[in-house]
Parts: sequence; structure tokens; C-alpha cells
Amino acid sequence: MDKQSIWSIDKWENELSRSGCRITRPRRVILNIIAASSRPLTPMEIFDQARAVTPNIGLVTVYRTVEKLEGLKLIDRVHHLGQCQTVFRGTRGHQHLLVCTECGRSAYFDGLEAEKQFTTIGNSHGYKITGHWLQLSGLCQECQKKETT
Amino acid sequence: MDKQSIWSIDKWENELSRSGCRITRPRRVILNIIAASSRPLTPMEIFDQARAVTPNIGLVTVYRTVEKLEGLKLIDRVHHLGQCQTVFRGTRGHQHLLVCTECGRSAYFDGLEAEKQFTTIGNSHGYKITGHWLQLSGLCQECQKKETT
DNA sequence: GTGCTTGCAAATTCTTTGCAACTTT
DNA sequence: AAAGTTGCAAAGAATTTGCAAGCAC
Repeated sequence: MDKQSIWSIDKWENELSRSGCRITRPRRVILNIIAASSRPLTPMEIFDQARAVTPNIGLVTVYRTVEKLEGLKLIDRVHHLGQCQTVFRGTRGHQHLLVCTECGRSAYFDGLEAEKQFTTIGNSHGYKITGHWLQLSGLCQECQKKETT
Repeated sequence: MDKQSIWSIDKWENELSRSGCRITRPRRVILNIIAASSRPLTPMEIFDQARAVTPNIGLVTVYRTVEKLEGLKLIDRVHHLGQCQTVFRGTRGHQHLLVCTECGRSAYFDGLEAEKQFTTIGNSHGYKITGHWLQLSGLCQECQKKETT
């Protein structure tokens, strides 16, 4: 677990209690798993990892915790392999995701200059732009190596 | 149904038969519904509309037809309201989608200059970019009017 | 103690599969 | 006639809900 993860967990727990939620053991476990992951995870994957730590945790708790974290914008929903139930730790400020199509390893990159164009594009179609979704996909370093092997 | 839709349907039927598929009545109905829609539709929505025309059509046929159309890239999967099973007629050339968060009305816009940056962004993280997903959301003209009402 | 959480079991919802009858080419 | 397609019913997944017992604050 890197510095960033630790940083996230503290922040997440603060956010959670600030919004009236309780910090329970199952939640702490789920938080840690998501924060430590280098790739987006499905509810089931989170559940499996969580069970290794707390065998009697319920899948339902995963769903409910994920829902809460998403509501607080602490995690993001990611498009990956036709799934959109996978989640990844949220962006800090204005960033977008870069996902490896092979292994799922993900990284954030900063917003583009281009985003300024979005309003203009919207206008030309009569839309008032309120948001955008941008995600790049490709092969991470590891998976590029495997390709050539 | 506008010109664009008619144009799509002819093209779609050509593509379908060219890939060894048969043009059947249920398929024609589904094709027409998707081509004529100004917003992304879920399998169930397509089914409901189709039933109005062919009461004994099966939901299964919708799933199977959608799968086929998607495989031929004639329709695109769209992110809308947490769903990613909704589909919309495909892009022509290099375009991206603009979706109304209220009513779903959608339009395509041309690719951005900015896309040239994507490769560079990828490189700086060690990724080899193979694709990107960009979708804008906002309020369409109709829904902006309703807001002020 | 109060009120949020948990895990279980059951209920829903969504999607896929097996198959015999039926169309398209 | 051959090969792809259809709709039904059933199977399988994925997700949500009701609820009594259990914790966090």
C-alpha cells in the first residue's frame, strides 16, 4: 500500500463520519481494498478480497459501502471490459482515467486543454454542458512486454 | 423518421446480409426502432416498442439482435444514468456522443483536435494508447426550457 | 441508549441458454 | 433443402430488500 492509499483512507474515513456514517470493521476492510488496488474492481472481487480478511462479511455490505462511497464521490465508476460496475478510487481535482485493456491497471491524468472546447461543442448543438466522461484505454508497460514475448 | 435513419437502415440491412445474417421481420422492426430513436435505448425499451408492432416478439430476440448489431459496429453502447446496456445508432467516422441527462436525447459531434494528445499522455504513463471513450452530458434545448418553467 | 450497520435469506431484475418449430435464401 | 432465426421456458447472474441482532458513538 503506497502513500497515496494511506492518504485516501484517512480522507475517506473523515468524509464518512462527517456525513453521519459509522466507521465499522467491514467498512474499513472494504476501504482498504479499494484504496490499495491499482485497478478497478467489481463488487464480487472486493468481496472475495474482503473475505480473506473477515470471512463472515456479506456481499451486501460491499454493495452498500460502494454505493455510499460513490455518493460521496470518493470512488468512481469505471468502464472496463463491457462492465460499468467496476469501481476505482476517485480522482483528485480534475482528472481522467487511463486503463489497461489487458490487466486493468489504471492511472489518472490531468484534465485537458480541450475541455474548454466542450462548452462550445455543446452550444453548437443547443446543449448546455454539465459534465463529461473521458477515459483512455491501452496497454500498460507490463502488458506491452508480454505482447512481444 | 428522418433521412439519416432511412440511410442507416439500408446500410444496416446490407451489412447484416453481407455478414451472413438473414433479414427477418423481427430484426427489421428492431432495426427501425433503434435507427429512429433520438436517444439511447435499453433492451427492455426496444422490446416494449417492438411489441407494439409485433406483439409476439421475444425479448431474447432483442438481446440477440443488439448483440449482432454491436458486433458489426452498427450501434454503440452508451453510458447513461448509471446504465451501460443502452444502445444508440453508431457513429459515422470519428465522432463522440453528447447526451441529455434529463431526456436522453443524443447527438454526435466530430472528434477533437485534442485527441492527438492522447498518445502523448499515454506515453508519459508508460501506456500504449489503443482507444478512448469520450462522452459529454448536459441539457438539451427542450430540457433547458423546462428548467426555467 | 439511540440510531446506523450487518449478515442472512428471499425476492427481484437482468441476461443467457437449450431446443423444437419456423423462415429466409 | 440448408442454414440461420425465433419464441418459449428455464437456468443463471447480478443486485436489492426486509428484518432481527449487533455495533459505533
